[in-house]
Amino acid sequence: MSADVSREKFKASLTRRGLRITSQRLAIFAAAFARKEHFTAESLLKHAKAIDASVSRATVYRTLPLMTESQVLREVDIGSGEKFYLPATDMNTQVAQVICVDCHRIFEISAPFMEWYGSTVSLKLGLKPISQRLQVSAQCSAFRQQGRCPNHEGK
Amino acid sequence: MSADVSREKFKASLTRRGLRITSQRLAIFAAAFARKEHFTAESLLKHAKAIDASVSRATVYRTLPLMTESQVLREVDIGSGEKFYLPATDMNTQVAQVICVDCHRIFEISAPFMEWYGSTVSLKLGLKPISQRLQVSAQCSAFRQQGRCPNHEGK
DNA sequence: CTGCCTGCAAACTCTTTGCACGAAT
DNA sequence: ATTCGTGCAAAGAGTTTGCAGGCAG
Repeated sequence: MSADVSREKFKASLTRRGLRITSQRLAIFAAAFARKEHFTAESLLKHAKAIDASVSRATVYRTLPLMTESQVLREVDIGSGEKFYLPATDMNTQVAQVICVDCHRIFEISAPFMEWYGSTVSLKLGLKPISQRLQVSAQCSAFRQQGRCPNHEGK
Repeated sequence: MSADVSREKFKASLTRRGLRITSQRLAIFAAAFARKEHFTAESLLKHAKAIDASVSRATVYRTLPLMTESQVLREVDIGSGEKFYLPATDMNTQVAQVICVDCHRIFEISAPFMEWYGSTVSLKLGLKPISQRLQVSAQCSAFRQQGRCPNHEGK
């Protein structure tokens, strides 16, 4: 799903809900889709401010749920205190995360069986599955041995 | 793994690390193993205080990592702000959680394939897997229809 | 008497919210 | 006008930490 398609999707979602398309919301959207890796609310604020200086922290936090609800952003909680986000694509609904404990990067991996598994097990409990997430913590052997992670390039 | 075995494991771990076996630490341990469901730091504090009134919040928060590191407790983060804990057993290292969004209960389910999957995918990235977790959010159809969850009995 | 442990309270991090002003319809 | 959106600053939740005193070895 391209950024353009997502932007239209986001706008449509706002309109449908009677919300307004403001410059701040568009700046936050643009900042989010310019990121190449998972990002936090705080880093999103920084980048959004570079696009539109009037963007405030409060608006970022208020806009993030709007974007996840309209399915243009996906929220990833790795249990580290702060939440991460990344642009949603058609391809990454059934994904798991591999989190490198050394370089803290988050890798998205395809996990096609996940949905089936979640459904199977939920139904056994009489529950209706909504979503599932698989997260793998892993360490970088190269980093441990050489003090340098080949995947590492900041975050 | 029985509570007695775990208690010895916990004590041995403390001793091995040159830490002391104090009444507060034992009270926190006892409170944790008396719980029947997942518990939070705050509820653990309450129960530990009932056993030993001198237990403070700080000590609970300082003891929880000691217990998870010595493998007598397992930490479960469902991305809800606060962390949950439960006694570790031999059987629940390869488990997933099904979280009911209606009654907020957490069900532990066996997921034997998980370890294999985590390994496979980590190794593909050149990483060494440490742990994996699968979490399924689900809703209770009964609750939605009858306003009452058959699984519900407080938390 | 040295070093681990403790409770207390303050600090901290991330996120949410009340408020009054401003902008869009 | 009315409703929605905003920034600011304060509040909030959960957790961590500095400190001075206490207790074990």
